[in-house]
Amino acid sequence: MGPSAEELRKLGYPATRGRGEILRILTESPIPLSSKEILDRFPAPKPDASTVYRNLSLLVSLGMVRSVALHERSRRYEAATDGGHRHRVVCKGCGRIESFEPLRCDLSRLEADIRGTLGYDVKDHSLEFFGVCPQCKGRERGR
Amino acid sequence: MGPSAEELRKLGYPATRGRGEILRILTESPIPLSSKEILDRFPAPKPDASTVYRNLSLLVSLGMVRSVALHERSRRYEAATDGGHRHRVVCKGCGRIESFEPLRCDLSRLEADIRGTLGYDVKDHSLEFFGVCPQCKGRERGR
DNA sequence: CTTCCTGTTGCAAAATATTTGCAACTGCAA
DNA sequence: TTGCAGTTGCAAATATTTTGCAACAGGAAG
Repeated sequence: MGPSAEELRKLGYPATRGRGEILRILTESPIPLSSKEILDRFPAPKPDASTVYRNLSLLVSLGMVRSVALHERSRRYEAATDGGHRHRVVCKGCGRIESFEPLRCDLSRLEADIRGTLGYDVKDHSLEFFGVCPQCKGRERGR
Repeated sequence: MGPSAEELRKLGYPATRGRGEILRILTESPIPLSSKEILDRFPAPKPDASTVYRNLSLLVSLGMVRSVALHERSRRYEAATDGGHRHRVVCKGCGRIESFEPLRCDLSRLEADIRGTLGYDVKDHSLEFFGVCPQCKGRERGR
């Protein structure tokens, strides 16, 4: 399941309304959101943008939220669900983003290589695909 | 090999000094660089930052340069070498970045899944690992 | 060689994204 | 109630990237 305000409290951090909402908003979203999108979905009264940034970086440092780097100007964030492991496809045509859970994602061999050759303790990875979505394929043909 | 000014000319775009330098700088760098780092490595006279950005986006749109999204504030860029396919490891402790060419990188099954279930034509992917480098591991133990 | 045209550059300014300082405020503990 | 630690809003500072515009460079045409 997604991370909860509960969990925050257990870690000794006040579970303020803002933090709870961020977790809820991210948990409910099928794709990673930018800080602006998070703010847009906040029920009134909306907090200040700086508060959202501060809370996002707290949540990221606690591992409850992950930042996702797509090839955009701003960063995106997603709830760090326990077992679940998500990847994204981004359409080069329209920028649409979709997430999916791979049937099997076995990068353990690669991670072992890295550990062996470079000596890194790999904790996490991020895998994104870029391509053309069905709609944009149609549009391309039309040209 | 890395992309050349030559290639640009063939595509009908003037191969200006700035463009040549960007390609050279990126080709020579073992890791992706931010626009600021590219500018720092420019021999005098240095072009304006906006020129670098404009040329980077031209080169990206021609497929000669790829933008790389790590979890940072700014984007990075790398030369799009023909066959070569590189991945990166980023140290969560010190931010160090290293690149490597995987012995085998077989994501074709995943790409086929995506094509099948979501209908995307996958053109490219981006895979980054995050972990702790040997130096930082030592430092951690020390604490 | 000069003229014209297209596309590139530098410079200044705008737009966007993110971070920081600080004072006011909140909730809990003494 | 008082005090404290941590959080928030607000304003301002930074950093990054984009844009408008006039000057400029290089090749094609005359």
